[in-house]
Amino acid sequence: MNYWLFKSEPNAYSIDDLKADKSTPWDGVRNYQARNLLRDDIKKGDMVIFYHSNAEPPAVAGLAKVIKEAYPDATAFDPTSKYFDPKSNPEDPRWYVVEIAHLKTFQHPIPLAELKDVKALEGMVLLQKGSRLSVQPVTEKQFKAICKMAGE
DNA sequence: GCCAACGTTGGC
DNA sequence: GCCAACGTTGGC
Repeated sequence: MNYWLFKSEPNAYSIDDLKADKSTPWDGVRNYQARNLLRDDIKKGDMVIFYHSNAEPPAVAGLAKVIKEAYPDATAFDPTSKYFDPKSNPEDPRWYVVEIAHLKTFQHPIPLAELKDVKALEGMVLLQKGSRLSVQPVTEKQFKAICKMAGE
């Protein structure tokens, strides 16, 4: 089993939205590095750390689980979607989604500033300077450290 | 709101 | 293929 971190702006889609929806296709990712992870590496049963970016404060908000592996991102084909990409089409899809299901909303979200102080999280992609990747790999050690911080 | 870091685009 | 210009991300 592998571990990942998905970023979302809570204004756009928060852990509460995921809880209400129970599960969701993770659509709208328009970055090739993230796309490759979604398409090739993220498997059913993998665990996902749900992170709130551009939030006050930015923080780990909870956990989700991958329930469905990659298939083409339909929002790229929809001219009315804000994620529409004319260069993608159903015969040759450029963008992919996986589906995730809500697992846990942390009682107390873990602020980014706290993550920075944790030795076990040294080297975490999220903490690297200038890191903007919205879908990123997390090690088992990092995942466990975060669960421990959350009291889970 | 600022701005550093990064990714993409497009002219050459 | 280079690289300047531009757009976006996301912490502060």
